Amino acid sequence: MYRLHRPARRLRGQALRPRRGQQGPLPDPADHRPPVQARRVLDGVRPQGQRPLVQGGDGDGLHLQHSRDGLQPRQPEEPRPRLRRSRGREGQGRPHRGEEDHLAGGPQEVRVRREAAMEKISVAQARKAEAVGKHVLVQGWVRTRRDSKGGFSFLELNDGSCFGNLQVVAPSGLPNYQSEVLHLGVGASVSVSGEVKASPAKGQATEVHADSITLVGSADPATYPLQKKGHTFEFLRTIAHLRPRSNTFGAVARVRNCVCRSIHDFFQEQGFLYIHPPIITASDCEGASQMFRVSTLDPNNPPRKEGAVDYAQDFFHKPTFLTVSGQLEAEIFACALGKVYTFGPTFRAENSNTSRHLAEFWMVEPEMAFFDLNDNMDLAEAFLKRLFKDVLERCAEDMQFFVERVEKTAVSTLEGIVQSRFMRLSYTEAVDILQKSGVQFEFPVSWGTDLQSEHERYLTEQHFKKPVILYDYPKTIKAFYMRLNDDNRTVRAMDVLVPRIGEVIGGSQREERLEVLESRMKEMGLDPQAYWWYLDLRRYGTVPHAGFGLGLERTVQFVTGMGNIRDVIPFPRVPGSAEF
RNA sequence: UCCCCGAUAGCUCAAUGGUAGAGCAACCGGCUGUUAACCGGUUUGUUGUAGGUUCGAGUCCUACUCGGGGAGCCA
Repeated sequence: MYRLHRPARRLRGQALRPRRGQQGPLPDPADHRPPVQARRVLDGVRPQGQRPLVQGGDGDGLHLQHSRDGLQPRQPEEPRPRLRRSRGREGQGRPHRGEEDHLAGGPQEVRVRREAAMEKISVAQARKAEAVGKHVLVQGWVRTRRDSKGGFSFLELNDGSCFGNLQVVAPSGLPNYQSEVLHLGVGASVSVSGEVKASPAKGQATEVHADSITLVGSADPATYPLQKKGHTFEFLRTIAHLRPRSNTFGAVARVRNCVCRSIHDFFQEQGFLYIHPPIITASDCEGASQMFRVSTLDPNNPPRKEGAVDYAQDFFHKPTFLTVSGQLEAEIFACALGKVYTFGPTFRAENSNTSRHLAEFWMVEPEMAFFDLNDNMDLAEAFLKRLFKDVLERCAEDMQFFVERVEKTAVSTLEGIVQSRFMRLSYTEAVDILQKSGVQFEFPVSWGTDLQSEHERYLTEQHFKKPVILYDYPKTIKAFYMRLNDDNRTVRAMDVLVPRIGEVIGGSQREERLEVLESRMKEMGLDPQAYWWYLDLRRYGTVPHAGFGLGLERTVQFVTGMGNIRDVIPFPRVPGSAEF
């Protein structure tokens, strides 16, 4: 049973602290850079003899960032006449609703109208050399401000469109320079209009010379929790409403988005149909998972019948739960439409307290008719490679950050995987390797028992040093729906294991033979009656089919190198915590 | 759920059972085409909660809460 309430959490982070001695007070270019670890990020350390691409204490916070291309000198393009620019972009420069409201009158009318007439572009666009010469409007949040008594201030602006910030040069001649610009704190939101120019200094290719800066929303520096310095992930978790504004969580959000897009791209390009199984279900797919109950009965005074709660009087007239998997429903559609996939949230009420488990997580479940286990493994491998390849291409800047601050092998690992073949071996072969490894495991390896984390890690991290697909597991440790092999001891199951994380994919060829499936259900103490519709798929026009489930968060965790799964989902749900 | 570790300023951390500190942030000033800017100064505490031991507890003991690492369950 889960508590619904709990005391407010302390706004304090602990642990994940840098090791003593590795925590330099200030960066020194000559500092030795210790290895970056997945679960421990370090303070104030720079790559030796290198200008940092990313600056940030714990690999996080609100620091400035220098793009690689920013280090190249740029030739400014010939500035074009401003009027012509504006006119040519009329359609895109239309004011938004909020701006129209301003236009209704008031002191800001003139400025707003001018902003509305120019091109509104993202920080990502403004940072590119092609933007030089344009007169633009950029809007975002201030990451930091540096004042120069030489007559201007520098603002670092971020709007989430990319990892890097846009440098804004704010001249002291601005009407609100003394009153507002000099007090712009971290986190304030602003609208800036000005001209994009090639930056004369190192650190960025372009910068915007502001001719107007509008304070949209201030952020009191005395109380705003995010600082320019690094924060631990534990602390940021306590301010989940603000952590997307930090370097790390912005990068995670973009990588997560990229992975989701690639999931759809991959399946759509291969002719898969995206289907939507129910979130509320009356069946328990795995048979063993702990499920969240869905009920509208009064928990303080539920109707009873012969002592037990009478769910016949509940909303659905029977006990219902949040889904733990859409697989069974996906099989229904695969056995009608061929190749399908689901992609949505799933829920497990297990009391798991680890860096790899969530009570609410997202899962991708493809299901394919006329696929056997080998087809299934081929698909899983191609699928993962596609996800990794797309992230490397589309999130290069974010990935570079993870390499610098979170997991130094993040990119090289992905590159290696994209190019090599996954190792495939049977459970039996894996047990053999482990037993002959000579390694003293905490838990002994024996045929017929599930592999422990340490065993999986040995295979992926020590022995093969790459993703491993294990298949043909003992039937005693796998679900009833997996196809029985002729040996009558193993089933056509497969797990894809990756270094650091372990299982990212679990799948199988499904049992398509009615009699075998029925006897397997009875063997495992399940009532075939409850699965009558599932059995019908075998009764009428049965086909061999297969599928698997991919954990989205574990994939994002693996890709980014983030140590804790709670930091790759916006609002983690775990035992004892459903904040925000 | 089990094992281990932890909780001190807004953040990250110090402090033999004997007057609670530093760095960063914030604030004030100086300097600077700056870029985790830099330099000087100022401010910051019910030491997680509740009990207990003691002349005296941040420090020792007990319980609880929360966090981290590992394990199990799994994706």
